[in-house]
Amino acid sequence: MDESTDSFRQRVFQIIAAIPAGSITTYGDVALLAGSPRAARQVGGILSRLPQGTKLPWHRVLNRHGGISLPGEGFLRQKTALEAEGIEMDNQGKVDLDRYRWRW
DNA sequence: CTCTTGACGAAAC
DNA sequence: TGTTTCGCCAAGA
Repeated sequence: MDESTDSFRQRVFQIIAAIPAGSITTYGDVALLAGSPRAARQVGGILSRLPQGTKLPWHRVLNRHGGISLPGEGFLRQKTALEAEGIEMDNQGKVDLDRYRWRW
């Protein structure tokens, strides 16, 4: 498919690809930027089906509370990826949104 | 067309 | 306060 194909998923890809290293955003913000403010759930659905080895920085997307929504081992993989960029989580597994939130 | 599925979020308990 | 319920909507079957 050519990359100009317009769909919610394509827009989500572009938006997430634009998140700078060391910053994070939320499912809700991605949905908002993609033009569908209440489709945060769909954003998660899209990320859950990313192919292995994707270059998309999916780990920079967190939930409304700055926490990781991924269950099980995914939690650790995302946490590790974030810490590798200098993003630290508190003892409750949440990042400081005021400090790391991506402003566009 | 209907029906299901969710890496969500806000409201209601 | 923490936990549960309910509304949301893109995509695929």
